[in-house]
Amino acid sequence: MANNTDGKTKRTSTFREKMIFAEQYCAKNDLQFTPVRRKVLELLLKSDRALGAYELLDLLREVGFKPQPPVAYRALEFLIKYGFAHKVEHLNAFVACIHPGKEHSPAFMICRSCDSVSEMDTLRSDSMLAENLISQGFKVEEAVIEARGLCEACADVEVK
Amino acid sequence: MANNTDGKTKRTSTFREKMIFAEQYCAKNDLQFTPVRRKVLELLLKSDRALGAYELLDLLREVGFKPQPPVAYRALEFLIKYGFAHKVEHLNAFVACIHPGKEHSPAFMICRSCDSVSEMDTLRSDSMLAENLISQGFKVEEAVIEARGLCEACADVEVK
DNA sequence: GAACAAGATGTTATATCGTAACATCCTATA
DNA sequence: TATAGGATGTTACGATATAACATCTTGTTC
Repeated sequence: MANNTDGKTKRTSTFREKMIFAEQYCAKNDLQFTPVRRKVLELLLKSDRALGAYELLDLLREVGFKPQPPVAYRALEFLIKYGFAHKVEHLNAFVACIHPGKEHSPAFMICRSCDSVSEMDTLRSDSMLAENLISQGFKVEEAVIEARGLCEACADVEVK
Repeated sequence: MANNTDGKTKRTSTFREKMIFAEQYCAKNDLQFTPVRRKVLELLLKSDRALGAYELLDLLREVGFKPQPPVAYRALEFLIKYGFAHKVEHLNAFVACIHPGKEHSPAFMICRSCDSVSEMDTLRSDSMLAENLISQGFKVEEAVIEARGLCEACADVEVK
């Protein structure tokens, strides 16, 4: 997530603000922001790692739900469909979206040291990528970029 | 693959040339280009779709191998490690690499209509992406780009 | 307010993808 | 010929994901 606790990264919006946004967005668009969906989004927002579906199932059980796998997958499907979350294909895991509501193709930076996953602003690279692919005759509808490497904090530590 | 049968795409190198390249590369680097590894690469090169591991297992059985899952995964691991193949994360499936030997981060164009997977030349987008991420404090070591959309042939057909 | 439709959830079972662990074999080298 | 490394064979299982069908809830229509 963009909000780390180290204070280095730019403030975007708080957990609370994001939940309220989701709430209002659903109300406005006649979508049901049900307890499971809400809880899954909460869990994703509170995590700085991507969470697997079965990990989410465990966390849901800890707070009183008794869900089978399809429950988690359905909640995730909803959150992804409406832009509140993304799947990180490389990890088979899920993260909350940093700017829901906006149409965009996500790009992730996955730190190989601390496993943190941050979503970057892709508007710029989106257009570069699309331009490049179009020039090769391919019409891009959706693109996923997943970069592995070192986040700023871990790169600092690893300097010898 | 870059070589489609429609003749529209630019010629790079033939199936035969690619197999010979792999052969020679392995010889030069003391790598064992064993029958399973060779056959898996052949199957990937001959397919214009990405192939799943279990699909490869079936194909191997058709030509006389009697492999269990680890056999396919090991062959794929080898091919990926030395740059002869890539995994398409979005599909949990595998493709042959269009320019093995060169260090590069792959970018794929996955056609939602005909399921073809082509690898694009990423040198340009690679550097753009890395530059962009570095500016956000992330040190990219490896990046995967997977675009979904319509390939040239299918886009032509779909025009209304 | 009864009937119905649509969306959400509950539940079972199973499909699909991937790997740990250990046995065996093969080949090069000392 | 001992042995060491890499490759393969094999069993068993772990991890990820979904099909299919039952139930429930809520809003709408007559």
